[in-house]
Amino acid sequence: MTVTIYDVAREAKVSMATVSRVLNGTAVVKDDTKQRVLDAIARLGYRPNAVARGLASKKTRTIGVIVPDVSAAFVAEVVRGIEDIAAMYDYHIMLTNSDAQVSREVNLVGTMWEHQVDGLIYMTNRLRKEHVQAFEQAQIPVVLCATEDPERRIPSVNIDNRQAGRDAASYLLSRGCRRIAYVTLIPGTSVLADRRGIGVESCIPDEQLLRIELRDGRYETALPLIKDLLRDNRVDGIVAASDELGLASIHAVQDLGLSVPADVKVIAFDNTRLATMVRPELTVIAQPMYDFGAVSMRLLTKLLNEEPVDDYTVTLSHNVVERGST
Amino acid sequence: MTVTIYDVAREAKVSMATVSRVLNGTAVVKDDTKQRVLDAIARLGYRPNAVARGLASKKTRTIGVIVPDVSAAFVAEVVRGIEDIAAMYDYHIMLTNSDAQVSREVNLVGTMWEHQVDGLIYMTNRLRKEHVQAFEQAQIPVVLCATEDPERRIPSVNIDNRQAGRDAASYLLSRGCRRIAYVTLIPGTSVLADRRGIGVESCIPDEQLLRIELRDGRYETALPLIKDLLRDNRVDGIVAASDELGLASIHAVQDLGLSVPADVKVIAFDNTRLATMVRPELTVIAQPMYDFGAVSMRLLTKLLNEEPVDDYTVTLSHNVVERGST
DNA sequence: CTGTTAGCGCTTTCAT
DNA sequence: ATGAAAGCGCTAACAG
Repeated sequence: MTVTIYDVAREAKVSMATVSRVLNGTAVVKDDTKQRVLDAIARLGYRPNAVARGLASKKTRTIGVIVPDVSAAFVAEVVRGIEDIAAMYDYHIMLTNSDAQVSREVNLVGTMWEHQVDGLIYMTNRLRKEHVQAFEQAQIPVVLCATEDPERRIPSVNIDNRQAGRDAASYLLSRGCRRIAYVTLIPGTSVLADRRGIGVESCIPDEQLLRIELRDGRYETALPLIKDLLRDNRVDGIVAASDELGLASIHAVQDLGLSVPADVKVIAFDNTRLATMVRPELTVIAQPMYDFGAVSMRLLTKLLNEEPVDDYTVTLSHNVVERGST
Repeated sequence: MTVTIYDVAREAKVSMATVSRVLNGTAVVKDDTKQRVLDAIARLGYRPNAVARGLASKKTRTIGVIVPDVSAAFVAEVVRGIEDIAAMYDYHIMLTNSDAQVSREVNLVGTMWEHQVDGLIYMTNRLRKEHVQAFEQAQIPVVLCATEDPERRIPSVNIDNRQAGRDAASYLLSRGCRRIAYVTLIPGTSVLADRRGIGVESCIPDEQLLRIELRDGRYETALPLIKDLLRDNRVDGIVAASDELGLASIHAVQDLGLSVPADVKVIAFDNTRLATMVRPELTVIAQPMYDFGAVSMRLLTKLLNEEPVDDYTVTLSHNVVERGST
């Protein structure tokens, strides 16, 4: 029925060890025996059983990917980056959504360990000690992807969010804005947004800054709330924590009978595809989403191969992309 | 170091067989021995090795998911549906992107088989005999998700795309449109789009229909092309094969100095989040994206458990969601 | 350069 | 209701 390495060995008149050797290149095999094995493999249509291989070698060549929600544009793009590089290095990814629930996130580390993943790429809004504990217990190499670890205990790939916040704020300032709103999630929800907030605040005097803190970052729920707050608090500039919030901000402004960018300028974070599909197009602090994934995965391969690593905390660069909304 | 089932057995003073039994519930175990085992498991922090389990039982509880590109909104939403239901049934998913390349798609079936996935969920633009062959060879249960199999050989979950095309066309007709463009991908690229095209054509007389066939469905590339064609061919209604193309159509119309929906009405397929985040909001033929994934996965679990299945070709319902663009 | 032999950690008969 | 033992298909010493 299923053809095993043993069948190949018999067919090629060698031992299974030799077959294993040509399969893995773990030792030199004489050219013509190698050819015999290759022929046998082709003839039988043999494909090695990765599970057996995993059990024997204790390496599964699969890496676990834990994200809050693949259906979010930002996350999906990151996952694409991860998978591309994984494929390049002959790894497979096991994907799970955590919905940012700590208990689920911690559990997932456990199941990933049960599945003997070689490594883990982890994305969460707020890293807690429970997470770090789970990583340590599982003894799996982990790379944090687009998530802040204030104590830098875990290898990670990120941008400098504080600086990004500063860049957004000073961009608006340089465009003449004097009364600026920072549209974000309520503090504690996303460490990234919080960090950026710190950056924003460091550039804008308190009396010129209006914080609009949302419980929920979705366009639909954000739009009316932003509109209400903007009605009572006139601003001439908005920094939004995501493209979606940026868009909600633009529409809120427009609904109030004002114009973007003439009356109010809007800059947002992320630069998902959404940013260029709306009018006016969104000026953004562009995040290297694909690279978050790609670089994380690459870093993980280095960890797994024990290749030298210059920096366990890699900081990717972000940049302002100027478009119609400012 | 790593604690195995054997350690648990010793700790609980039973055989590994018994531990296995309480773990899997494959046989009745006396209450107090069961408790002893449970205690031992807790004390040692034992977690079963899924790889070993997979080798012994020939069931990995992981299912392969092959999609063109997770970073596409439509696909990401489907994947979310798959993963949710998979988690519910205690399956894990191994995700890969094929970029719709047939050779890669076929290869992936092979690697999935190497990894001994219990089943496969497959999404592709055009199912070819190479695919079907690969499925048969691999002997893995497969569910096609949001992809057409004209011959219905493979279990699948889809909507009635032909009818959806008709619905879109007749919707515009009923709104008084008399000169309609169908903005789609060049035939052969996506069987789904082609099928819908058939539906559209069946409702609209040739002389009233303008086909705009694009090599590439991305907003950026589509917009200028649509604009050019619309300049020379005035229409009063547009059916677009995706939200993104719908949005490109709206902007093309607006760029020509016309108004949506006053001068031109636009209806699109999909209903991704994009549809409600733009102005005017997109009227759409809504696709049950999440359910494509969820139902596919559920169907697959039935196949795997050999549960009775009423219909191997499940057709989900679509519906018109009327918004500002018409 | 190649073969022999133990396992890897579990499930699953087959006994008892 | 429980235990003993034989694999699952492969890798990895260890010999030679």
